[in-house]
Amino acid sequence: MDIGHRTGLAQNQAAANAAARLVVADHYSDDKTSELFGVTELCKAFDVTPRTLRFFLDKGLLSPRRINGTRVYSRRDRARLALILRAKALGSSLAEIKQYLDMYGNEGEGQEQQARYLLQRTDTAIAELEQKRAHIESSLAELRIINTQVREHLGLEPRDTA
Amino acid sequence: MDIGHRTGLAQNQAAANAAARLVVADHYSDDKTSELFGVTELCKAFDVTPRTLRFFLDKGLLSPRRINGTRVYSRRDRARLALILRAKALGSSLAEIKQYLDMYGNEGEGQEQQARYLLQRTDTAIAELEQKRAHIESSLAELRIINTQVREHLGLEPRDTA
DNA sequence: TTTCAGGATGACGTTAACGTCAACATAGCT
DNA sequence: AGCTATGTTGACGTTAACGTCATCCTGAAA
Repeated sequence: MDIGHRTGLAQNQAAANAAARLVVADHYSDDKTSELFGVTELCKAFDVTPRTLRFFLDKGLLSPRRINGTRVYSRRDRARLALILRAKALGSSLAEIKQYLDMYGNEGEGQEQQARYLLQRTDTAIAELEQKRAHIESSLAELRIINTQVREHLGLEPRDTA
Repeated sequence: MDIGHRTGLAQNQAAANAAARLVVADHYSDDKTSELFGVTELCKAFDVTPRTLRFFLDKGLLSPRRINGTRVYSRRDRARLALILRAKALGSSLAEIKQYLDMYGNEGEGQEQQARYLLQRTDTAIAELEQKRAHIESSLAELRIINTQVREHLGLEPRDTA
């Protein structure tokens, strides 16, 4: 079962990697003829309010183009929104997320200095995330101990090792 | 190197498990004769301000006993503080953390109903943490792709696979 | 006994991240 | 042209998580 667990992790890794390529690629798409989304469409899809989207606009996290005043979101905007919400769920502030988003296709990084700076930023961001993952591992370990103790106390069978 | 990576993860798991037992055990210690800590001591150790500690007190997250007005923190209080700060770093609100802390040694859960409720809560908490871990895996995968792309663009060698 | 530093208490200020509400513009339908 | 639904804008309110400042109390040193 340990093998099975590892295999599951490896599969998750592979899936995450594939998904990651899609997400990153979305940021480099041209969006000229891609699908477009309205505000309510996006709000329902991601379960946020229009006010939240406007707040993100004010903060410069999103900048969809406008057609006659009405905002129109591209596939790239949608990908950015997904990143924003995910980072928020991980406890990042919107200010941090703004930095974070700059690592994606700002496509104006022709200069080598810019590239090196970007490299450094991704390095530190990766380190911070790995730190957070370690924290989560600790919390999980503790909760599983408690869970097991309570189960034993109740005379139940152990948790499923899914 | 893949094997090595897995071994590293396994070692981390083992270490986290051992540490977790200590943390959980600290919550069940009697604290009658254990070491005690003052406020500045704790503040320096965890890099927080006294105001933050007092705020936690007001919220009921910590309840150290008092000697002549002055607050005295036990090893158990210290362990709880560590949990609070770690959970905060993972993006939990203090209200959530309060629920979270109840899973540890509230030592008043003699009733079976209480135990079952606790079991359910740990289950959901574990599920949420695993969800967050998955989010982190996604973010890491994306950042590593960007990092690799920038490195290739600069003609550098790949990152260390530590 | 004075003094004085460490800690407690209370009141108020502040920042981030939105919610709420009213007013307005616009697009589509009738 | 009129009506309605949808979207934008601005102003203000709100909550969580503290910071800041002034005040007070108390035990220990001088």
